[in-house]
Amino acid sequence: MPKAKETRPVATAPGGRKAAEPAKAATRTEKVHEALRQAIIEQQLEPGARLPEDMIGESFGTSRTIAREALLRLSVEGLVDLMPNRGAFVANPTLDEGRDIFVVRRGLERMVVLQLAGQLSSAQIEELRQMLVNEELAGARDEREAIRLAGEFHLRLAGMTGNKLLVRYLTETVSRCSLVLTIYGRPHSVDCGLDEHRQIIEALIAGEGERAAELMEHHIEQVAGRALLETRKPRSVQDVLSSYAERISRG
Amino acid sequence: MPKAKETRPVATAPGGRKAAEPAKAATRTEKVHEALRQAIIEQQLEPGARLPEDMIGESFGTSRTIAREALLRLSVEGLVDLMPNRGAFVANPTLDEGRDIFVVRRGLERMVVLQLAGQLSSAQIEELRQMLVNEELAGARDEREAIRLAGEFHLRLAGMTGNKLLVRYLTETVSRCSLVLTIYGRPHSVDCGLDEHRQIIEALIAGEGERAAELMEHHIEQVAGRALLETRKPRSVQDVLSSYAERISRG
DNA sequence: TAAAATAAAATTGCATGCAATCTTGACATG
DNA sequence: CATGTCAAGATTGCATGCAATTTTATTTTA
Repeated sequence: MPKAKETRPVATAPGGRKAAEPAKAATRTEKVHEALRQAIIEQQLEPGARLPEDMIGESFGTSRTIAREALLRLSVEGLVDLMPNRGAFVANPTLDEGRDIFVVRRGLERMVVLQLAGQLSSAQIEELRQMLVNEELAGARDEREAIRLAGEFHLRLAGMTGNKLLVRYLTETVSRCSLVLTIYGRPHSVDCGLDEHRQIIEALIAGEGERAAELMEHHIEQVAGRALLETRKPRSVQDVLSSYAERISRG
Repeated sequence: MPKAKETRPVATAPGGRKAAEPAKAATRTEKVHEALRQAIIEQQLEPGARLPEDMIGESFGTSRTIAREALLRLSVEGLVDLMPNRGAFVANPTLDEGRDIFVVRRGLERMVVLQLAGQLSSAQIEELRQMLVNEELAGARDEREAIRLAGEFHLRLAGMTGNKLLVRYLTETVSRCSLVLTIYGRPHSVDCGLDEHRQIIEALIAGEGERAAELMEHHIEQVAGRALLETRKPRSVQDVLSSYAERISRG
């Protein structure tokens, strides 16, 4: 990791965009943000680990300001917990929170395929099939790469809807699902069944939206695994108490 | 608005929470963030308006640091556009973006009611019915308040799922829908049909999830209006070009 | 020895300063 | 008159300093 403290590097020219879009300039904050994001998702940073601003700044050769901003962004994404006056920690979601995240992801993925069914251009179909091939190739040798490609598949699918917000939410959710799986996932996680991806694509091409949606939901549940989705979330203490209070008042 | 620049006020004691939750301490940044958020949603700040850090800092009696952080959060929420080296602007979504936001909201609301159907405690049912009454009362005299309450209804519903992430996404989306409607909404917007809310609640109580979902989707489409949801999104230039390229290559 | 009190070190919250970049408006030029 | 150039002003990107708070290490006390 670089540790120099040279004078400010020239910013990449912003190439006169019209407006409307934030225009990516790959600022230093974004670099640090992205690096930390990767580190968390790849389990290089243990959930619950402390992330002092100073340390991050030194590691990347920047001031705390940058580190702070990156941490703020990560906290919005849910990959970092920010505790006022106490600092930042790698997110350490409970099992319940993990389940919640998967539930939301399942719903988002459903939206994606419903919108895409029967709408794919042949260029897009070609691209998806190519991704499938790449997944297959990578899967044989590099597990790490295979996992990354599998995630990419879902994100690319979302991208094809052209819905920026949907892409953002799904990106966030997929990241957090990775984190959840590093904590609660089985060791021999299936991650993403290649054949399930293939079936989904075929359903999309055939224009069978509801079937694609069902395949996708099943697929996500598969990834999440029993521990996460099939367990019933216990009711909160408050709920339990109020239901007992109810029972009593009824006699 | 206060404009003093006195020494740092004592922070509210963080009351030793265990961990896991970010612990709300109502920092100054959060105050500024919330104020700006309200101002944008209530149309006090015109879409596209410039938001210089200095100006915000002076208005709230803080430094640019605070303003900057608040702006960053708002940009993540999509209420502000941040352009590197150029500054912050009140978000000014295009019609397409507005449609995208409503589509996502519709999907999120669907998730909410599907999860809630047949699961409401009688305390929750009571609370929802009370909200209905309040909406009715407010609707007669204070339109502003009625709109606020209507939004609150949707958020409270989400809250009842106990799914934090779902609540966050829906909160964000509802805010952005407000913004979109201030730009593209009809003047005599229906906002939220009271009777539709009532029907949804009844379906939830009856445990008819799919019916509640349909009612909710219809309800959101009603709010969005024709202009936003019934128009077909035109294909992007890239899509058009590639489909023409295709046609040519086929002969 | 365990618990409480206290002092020292580490870390965050926030303001401010300076250089880089962008915006503007005056001025020159075709 | 439209267009291009360039300097002055405005604004952001980032680093740094200091006070407040939290964490830790140490000492005191029961």
